[in-house]
Parts: sequence; structure tokens; C-alpha cells
Amino acid sequence: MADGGEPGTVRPGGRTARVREAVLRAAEDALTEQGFSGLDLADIARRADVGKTTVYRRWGTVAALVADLLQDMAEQSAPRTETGSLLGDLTANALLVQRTLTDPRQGPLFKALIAAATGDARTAAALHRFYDIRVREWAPCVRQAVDRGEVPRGTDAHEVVRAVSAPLYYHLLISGDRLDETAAARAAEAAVTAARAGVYVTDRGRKG
Amino acid sequence: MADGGEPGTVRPGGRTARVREAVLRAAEDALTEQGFSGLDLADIARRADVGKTTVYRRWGTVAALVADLLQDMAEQSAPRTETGSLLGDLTANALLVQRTLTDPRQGPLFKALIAAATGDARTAAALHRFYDIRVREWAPCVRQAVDRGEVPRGTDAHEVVRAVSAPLYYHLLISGDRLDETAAARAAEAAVTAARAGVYVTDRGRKG
DNA sequence: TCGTTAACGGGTCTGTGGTTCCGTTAGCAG
DNA sequence: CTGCTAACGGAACCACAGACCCGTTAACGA
Repeated sequence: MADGGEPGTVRPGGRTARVREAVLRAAEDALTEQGFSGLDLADIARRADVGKTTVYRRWGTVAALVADLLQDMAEQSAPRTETGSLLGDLTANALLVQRTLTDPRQGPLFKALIAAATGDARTAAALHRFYDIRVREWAPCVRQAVDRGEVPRGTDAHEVVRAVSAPLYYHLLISGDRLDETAAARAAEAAVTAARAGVYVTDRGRKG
Repeated sequence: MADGGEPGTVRPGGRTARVREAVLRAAEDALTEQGFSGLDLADIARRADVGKTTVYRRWGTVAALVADLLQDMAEQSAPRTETGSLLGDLTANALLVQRTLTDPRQGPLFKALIAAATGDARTAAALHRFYDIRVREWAPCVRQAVDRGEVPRGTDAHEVVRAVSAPLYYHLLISGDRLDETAAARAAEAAVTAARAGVYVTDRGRKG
């Protein structure tokens, strides 16, 4: 008794780690190719060259597996570019997002991850954490812009970064419009314009 | 032979129409409660008091049923309010969207519809059509603003309306942030600010 | 190096969602 | 009103994802 709980926690090295890695990669492939609804544990096990019992025992549900995949993805981060101006930085961010979402592998993967999150609270929490980390990485460029006097003090840096991504995801998921460099540039420009005008200042009204 | 094709096309009245209505309402309920992944035709048939054979024969797949539901939803439209200013109009729009997405019934339903669209091209097309219609209904207020001189000529009215919704859907699906009146007001304000600055003018560069 | 046992994996069973068959109901043309 | 047949619906059938059992492999502490 008292073995800690979840399998994989007592002997996390060697084979266990290898299996986890293989299954997560296989899940990524399966999600990319079949999407969230066409997902099946046996198929993932086959792709990963792993017993399907293992997949069931370690993760149990598709939702839990996706949540674990999101945690794994959150850990590996891409570095941020710095251009010296807020518009330059956020345009770089918008282009990064645009390229990711139109990538023939990453695009479908992200769609599937978001779809998975709509149906399960734990997956949704993992998705929110993933994006929170990504937003956090880019927030400093907004704070630098505040210091330079480009945007008003009190601007919510996170909200500005989110405002850049929002229209791109809207195109991807909802309107289906073309998601090209123009759309990315426009998203960055709109966010910067609004930020400069003080739209993202959180405590408006207190000082006036 | 040569009976036209799809069932329900030769005798569309009476029972057939009643069944379609009942099934669509049941599908709406099921989507709202169970989400997209937990959907099953037998359950929908039970809710609709209809043989599951009928559901299978008429729609075949979950995706096709959802697509039909979206078409049905697209047909019934909500009227648009007019306030006289672009900010007023778009704030009304943002609040409408915000209230819809936070509604305990509609919110989960829309999440499920969007999730369904990520996995199937026909469902995606139906979703795009639905939103295109909604955007089209609100576009006139942007064109009126152009006529009043509030925003520059050449502004893409559809893109402005989409810009209002985008952050709200981003909150709902991706970041998980609170989706309150403040967020709605901010979304409208950001869109108006950017529109005034000419961010949504489509043929920029041609005239300069 | 060795022993303990966590973790894996093949094989089998089972519940359930999807499919088909065929008799029944009812829309609609005459 | 009547007949033809489109469309529905109950029930049996089937395939397959998910659950389980138990023998095998290998992580890790001593």
C-alpha cells in the first residue's frame, strides 16, 4: 500500500519515460491526422509500439492524454524576438502564431487540442495554462513599451498579447477566412493602436 | 428509380418536418449537455422520441446532423440595435455576443459547435456560413460610420465586426479568462479605435 | 550484482454505438 | 376517399473500443 498513486510516479526513469515520450508523440500524430473525435487509444498504442493496456492504465481517458500532451508542449518554449518597437515585436508574435496555425502539421494539431478542451474541464485547464505561459513570454515587450512611453501606464500586458492572437484564432476556428501575413500584420497593428489609445489600461476611471 | 436522392426531399411536409424539428432540438440539447464528443445518435433519437434508424438514415453522421443544425440556426436571426454611433452599435454587438457565450445553455452549445467544426469540412463550412450571415447583419453599422466620416473610406466592414467578436471567442475557447461586460466593452472599443486609425482599410498602399 | 516489485504487454471478454432488415404509418396525388 | 409508396420505427445483428487478467520485463535501491 501507499505506493504514491498514479502509475509512472515511483519509477519514472528508463522505460517509463521512453513509453511516455513515444505515446505523446503518437498522440500528437493521431490528433494531427484524425482530429480529436477520430481518436482511439488502441491506434495510439499501435503507433507508439506500446501495449494498449499501458495507455489505458497510465492515462485512462483521451482527455487526460491530451492534457498531458499540453503540459509536455508547454514545457518546451520558443524564444522571443526583440525589435525595439512594440509594433515590431507584436508583428513578430503575430507572424509566429500565423505560421504555426497555417502549418500543415501544427494547424490541425492546435485545432484538435482546442476542440478537446471544449469538452473536458481538465483539458481546458491544461490548455489555459499552455497559453498563459506563451502569453507570459511575450508580455515583457508590452511592459518595455510602457517604459518607453509608447503606451500608457497601467496597460494590461497580457491582454495586449492576447489581443494579437485573438483575430488569428477567430479566422482559424470560426470565420474560416484566409490566414496570411496580411491578417497577422493587421492583428498586430490593431492591438498596438488600441493599446496606445489606452483601451487596455485596467484601472481606468480611478484616476480621473 | 430517380426518386430525387436524400430522404425527406419527396414528402417534406407533416411528419417528416416534425421529425426534423424534434431531432434538431434534441441534438441541440445533447450538444449543450454532453458536448460534441459525448454525442450519440441513439441518445438523440431517444430524446426526440424518434427511431434511431431515422436519425441514421436522414443524417448518417454526427457531423452532418450538426451541419444541418447550424443551417437551421442560421435561418432564425436576431435583429440589430442602432444607437447612432459606431462605438454604441459595436458595444451592443459585443454585449450580445458576450451574453450569448456566457449563457448557461448557449455557451456550451457554441463551444460544441465549434469543436465539431474543427474535425469535419462540411460542418466547418456550415459554421462559416452561419457566422458570415451574422457578420453580414451587423456590417451596415460600420458602413454608416464610414458615411458619417467616423472611420476612413475603404474600411472592411466585415473585418471590423469580426474584430469585435474575436477577443470574446478567444476568452471562451483558449485563455479561459472571465467573459464579462468589461471584456465586451473593451473588445468594441479596441475595434473602433483600430477602425478609426484605418487599420481595417483594405486597399492601403494603392492610393499613396 | 541481485532481489523486489513497478510498470509493461499480449490475449480475452464485454458493453455499446452503428448498421441492416422488414413490417407499419402516413404524406400526397388522383 | 383511396392507393401508392416515402418515410418512420422496433428489434436483431455486428464490429470494435474499452476493461480486465495475469505472465513478463526491467527500474532502482542495497
